[in-house]
Amino acid sequence: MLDIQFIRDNAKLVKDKARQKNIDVDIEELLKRDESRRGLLKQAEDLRRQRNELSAKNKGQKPDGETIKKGKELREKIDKLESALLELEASYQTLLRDVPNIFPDDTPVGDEGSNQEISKHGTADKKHVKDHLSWGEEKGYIDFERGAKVAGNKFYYIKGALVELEMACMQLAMNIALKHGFSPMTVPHLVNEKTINGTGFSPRGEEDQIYKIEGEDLNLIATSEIPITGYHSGEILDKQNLPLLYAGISPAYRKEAGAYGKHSKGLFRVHQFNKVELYIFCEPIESEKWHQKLVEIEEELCKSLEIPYRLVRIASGDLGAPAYKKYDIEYWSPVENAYRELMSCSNVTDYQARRLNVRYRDEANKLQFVHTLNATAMAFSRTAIALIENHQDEEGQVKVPKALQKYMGEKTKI
RNA sequence: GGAGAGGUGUCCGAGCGGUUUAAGGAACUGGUCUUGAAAACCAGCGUGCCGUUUACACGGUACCGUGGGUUCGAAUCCCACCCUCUCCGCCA
Repeated sequence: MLDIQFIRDNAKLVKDKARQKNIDVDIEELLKRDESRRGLLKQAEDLRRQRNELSAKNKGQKPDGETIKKGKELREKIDKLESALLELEASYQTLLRDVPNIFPDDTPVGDEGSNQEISKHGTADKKHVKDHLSWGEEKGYIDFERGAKVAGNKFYYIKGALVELEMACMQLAMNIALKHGFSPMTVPHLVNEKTINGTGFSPRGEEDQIYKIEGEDLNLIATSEIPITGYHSGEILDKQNLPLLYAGISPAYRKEAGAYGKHSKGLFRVHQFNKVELYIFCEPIESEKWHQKLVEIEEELCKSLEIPYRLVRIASGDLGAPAYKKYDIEYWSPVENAYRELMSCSNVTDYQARRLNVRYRDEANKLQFVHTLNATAMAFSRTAIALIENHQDEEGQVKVPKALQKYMGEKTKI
């Protein structure tokens, strides 16, 4: 959420940035509602002042009939105005919450195709290897058919040595996070609507991404970013404790409604996968620094896993509503002969903090919103693809990267 | 799931229709004292919104778990819901 004052002062900028994000939001209408809201508010406050004055005069005594009559009239007027105001307020809030975050001018403008490659690492050669799904099914490591039988399309079982690999990946990610000072955190996998909305994870359109529990105010999380963001909601954080670094571990549940077809073979796009997520609450002036640090950590992970990858700066149209600045790390897929998304790293500035009201006191003792950042440390389903495709040998075995071997009883191949 | 108790500012905690302009304490900030620190003492100190102002500030309004209601007037009374604690039940 943006500050309404900022939108008033920078309407054109906000409008332009939203358009460049390909997000449709009517700033004119928002400002119009803001103005009529303020008009009504002024009237209501004036009436309330009159009411307060009237009752102050009658402190400690029984008011006369005339006063009671006047008070009643005031109350009726106030009630009327307040319900009108409430309605207007709601429609204003809806629009306000839909206004996407702005982004810096050095962001490439355009959709996904305009994402800007920053660097490449490892050799991206075209090898003839089995795709991860055929490989996994032949080995008996991946079973989508039985997943479909018990749950539905795009649910799966992972078995055997691939589970060992998964546990090893999660441990590696967690240990690297710990090394960099993050505190590990397990989280509720079900959260209420308020928390979902606060994260801005599901603004209109993405609503379909979240599984809801029928009849209850509970939703399955799409990433531990959601419960971690909510963790400090409504709190005033101690400046001395900033930054707060968390490494959340949880499954991610995603409906992926309507996403079938595009890059959706096998494990690439599934309804559930295990994930380690890095999350930071920090002072605004430090968020850029921490953003770079998060990218470094992601790169360290890719290097440890010996995955060829490239770092990409995300273009405006691909940023999504909350992000101010975002990088993706894409693994090399020899099967598809292309780079594919593996990790993501965003600075959302105060966008989530404002929605969930997470603040701290600055040097001048003034309350300020914190900045929040999030980064994927490990999304196993996609990491599995990257490892299987890049580390296959002629005999069809997958080499276990050195960094993972100690977590798998020194196994070198699976 | 059942019974009881409770949810008040950064924190603890009093208040249970109009002396609340939310007591008192802690923390924090400034000052006095001190070689320095601690202690003591003095003073200051909530947040959101709307408006006035070059600014320091000032005015109005709202906020005591959430949402309704009663009343001339609600932190205070009523209703519903949420949450926390204690006990019971169930349970890995």
